[in-house]
Amino acid sequence: MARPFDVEEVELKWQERWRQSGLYEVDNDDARERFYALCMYPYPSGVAHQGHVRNYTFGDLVTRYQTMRGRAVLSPFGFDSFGLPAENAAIKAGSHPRIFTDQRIGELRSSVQRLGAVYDWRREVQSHDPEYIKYSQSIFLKLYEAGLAYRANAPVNWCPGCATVLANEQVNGDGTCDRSGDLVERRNLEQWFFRITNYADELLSELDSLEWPERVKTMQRNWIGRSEGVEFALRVAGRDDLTLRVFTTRPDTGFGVTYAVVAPEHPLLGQLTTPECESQVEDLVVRATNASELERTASSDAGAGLAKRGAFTGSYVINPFTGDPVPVYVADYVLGTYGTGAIMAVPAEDERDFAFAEVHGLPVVRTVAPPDDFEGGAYAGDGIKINSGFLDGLDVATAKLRAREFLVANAEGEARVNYRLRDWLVSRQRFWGCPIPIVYCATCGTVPVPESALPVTAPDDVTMDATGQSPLATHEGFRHTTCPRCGGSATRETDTLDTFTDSSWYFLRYTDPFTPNRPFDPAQAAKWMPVDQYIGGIEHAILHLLYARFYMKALVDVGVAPGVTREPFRRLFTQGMIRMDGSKMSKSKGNLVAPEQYYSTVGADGLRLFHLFVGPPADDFDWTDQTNDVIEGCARFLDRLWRLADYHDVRWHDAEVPADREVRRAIHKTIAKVTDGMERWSYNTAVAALMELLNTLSKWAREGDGAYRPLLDEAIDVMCQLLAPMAPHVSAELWARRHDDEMVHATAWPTADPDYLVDDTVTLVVQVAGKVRARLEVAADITEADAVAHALNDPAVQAALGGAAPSRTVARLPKLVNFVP
RNA sequence: GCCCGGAUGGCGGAAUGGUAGACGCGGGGGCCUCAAAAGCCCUUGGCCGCAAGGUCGUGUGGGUUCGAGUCCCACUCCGGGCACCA
Repeated sequence: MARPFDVEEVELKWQERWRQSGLYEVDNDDARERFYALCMYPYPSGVAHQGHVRNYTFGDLVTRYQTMRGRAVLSPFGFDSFGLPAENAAIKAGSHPRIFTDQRIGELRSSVQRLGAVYDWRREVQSHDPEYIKYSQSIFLKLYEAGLAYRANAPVNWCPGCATVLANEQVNGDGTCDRSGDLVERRNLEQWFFRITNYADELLSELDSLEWPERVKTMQRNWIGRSEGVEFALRVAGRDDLTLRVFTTRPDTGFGVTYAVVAPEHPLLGQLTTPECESQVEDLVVRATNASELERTASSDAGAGLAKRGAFTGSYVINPFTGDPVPVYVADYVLGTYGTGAIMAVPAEDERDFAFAEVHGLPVVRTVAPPDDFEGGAYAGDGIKINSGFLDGLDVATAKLRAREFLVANAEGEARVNYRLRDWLVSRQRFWGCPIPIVYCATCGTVPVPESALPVTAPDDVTMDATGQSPLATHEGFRHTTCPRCGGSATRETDTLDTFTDSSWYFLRYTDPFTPNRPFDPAQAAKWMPVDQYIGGIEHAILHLLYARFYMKALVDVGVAPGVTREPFRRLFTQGMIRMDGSKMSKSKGNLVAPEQYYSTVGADGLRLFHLFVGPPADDFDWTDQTNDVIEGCARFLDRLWRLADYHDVRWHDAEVPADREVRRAIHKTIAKVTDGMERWSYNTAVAALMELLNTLSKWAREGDGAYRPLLDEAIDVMCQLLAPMAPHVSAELWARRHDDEMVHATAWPTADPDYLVDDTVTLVVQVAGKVRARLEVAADITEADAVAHALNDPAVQAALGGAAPSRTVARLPKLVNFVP
């Protein structure tokens, strides 16, 4: 495609000028109103792909727009540079992960720059930078001192493919690894955890205050999984020394408890098991603990469809409501890690209990009358209580309260809130991550590495091989050390931290990477935080966004970030995915459409404009055969603007004529529309408004009397300014040519003059019974009487009314009159 | 199974209870040219009609309203999240 200018020359020139100008470097004492714009920092995977282009186009638009609005915009960039891909690549090539990482950081950085996205590069962060490691570790130690980091032996998720443990958040619903897709195994290991559950309540309640997409908030709410209920004691029949505590959200169904269940891991299981039941219980426990997550859930096409595995323990507990003994089972459908690890079972009102009862021949007693047309087993809905003694006749909500009072009075009951959220497992048996700064000493036990000895960094002389084991664990020079406390010989922790710990505070480092010897100055962090606009992919809805929220709160509490906001991201925008042939466009799918191929033809500007124009930013879009045509169309728009700015084919008239007023209106209406689009993330309509204005101007300037020069110049200037955040190179070049080499991005965003937003005459739509029958050009300030009279005068309206007077008239002046016959 | 989204021309989409289809892609026609490319102009939801015009039309069926793509109820299909959390 022949373009009226040399795209690459123009784009490279401006990228250099922006670098030199320092326009987007902000100092911490900047007096302008602050604005923090941030895209989630990327894993450095090499040259940018279309997903990056989309992401950084949005981010750059926000940065440039807010700067033109007069704000000091903090717009930093960095790299989430620890992680498994680099480690795997190093294993393959027999080299060091740093080599890959540094190379790919270079590639990604220059492709982001080639896009024309601008950042304050002085603030760049890299997770694997020893300076960053130092502070990641110092933060870990602060959490440790505060009791928020602890080591425990627990059943954990082990991914054989990644050769490491995973957090619960990294395991898919089907028991496979989020990253490799391998089947996750359960292992009991001594691991480091962060006490995120301490913050469960705050993490949940603070969601309400965030301007985030509802669905992300919903996903977090579900993940945290708060449930209110009652914990109480079931007396074990014939065993005065033994009670079994259970948790329920449905105390009202107590009269329907026909058995109880303990998890295979339950500590009292041994005591509950009678000699004659021992072998079957043991059998079940062995099967349950050896079973992978997948085996435990494989048969679960639906919660009710499970083959409920379980065994009778031989013991009975007393139902406190009825006084009757009910059998105690052990079953793997009850989780040892939730609630008390034991439940009261109500088959009539719980699907899982119902399925189990069916398999094991246990009685079902309804305590809620189901609707007449109800078919099926368990009924969990609302209704009137039956078979429930003192609760009979009540609705479920009231019965819950009464039943709770009863349990508090009679069964050591207490109101309780449980959460689905578990503590965050942060140990990883990997090499390419932040080492956990802990030393184990035979005499002193677990000893933190002193602040002065940080960072603890991995040695360079390692061989990456395919054993799957981290070289840290076997590197004697790293492992063996002296105890910081007693000086005796000791060993280092050889696990590294989950890379999500790095991404949980990088946005704080950006605010102040300048103050020596601390991760950041809290006063600077307090100045810039919270992030005003955070932009990233929906795939981080739970993991990163939940962890970062936890970190922020914890850092405030442990004194790393005193006085800083407890919520890091005020507004979140999640961009849509780019799909091709039905699946996400990604390196692993091998369906990338490389952005570089466009730079010499349509330029970064053409590609950026396309990403803005193609549809709502939050929606996914499909890259199809038609896509290249749309990209060309966007470049064509820039070409047309360029030619108009060159006065190509333009005719002139000398003095302003009344008809020019319409052009002036069009300019101001466009300012209003584009500004509104910027605020509402409606970039596709903002681009459309600019295209529309260009169509108007082109027609005006090239037909009839032609253009009035000062007005055309004003229009082109405004278009350059409105386009500056979207297609920064072309608008910068045009502006510089017209204004003595000035920078359009340093100008103030135009404002619409309200006088020009209203028309003198408008189209009055006349409806009869809601159907459009006439359109009349009327004065904008027409009175109702005039409008109605005028409308009734129209032949088409008269015909539709059939000569009769309307029974009712609805007027919404000046746009609409509706007659009801 | 539960919870969220979504469904509008040939295609991407626009329309924050008031003119459905802005803008763009694609299609059709024309200008320019020896010819083509590029560029420019016109046209483009379906049906009836030579036309003027009429009529139908936003997944389906109801409802609210003077008026519904938009609000409410039920359903169908598509996408996503969660799924033994008691």
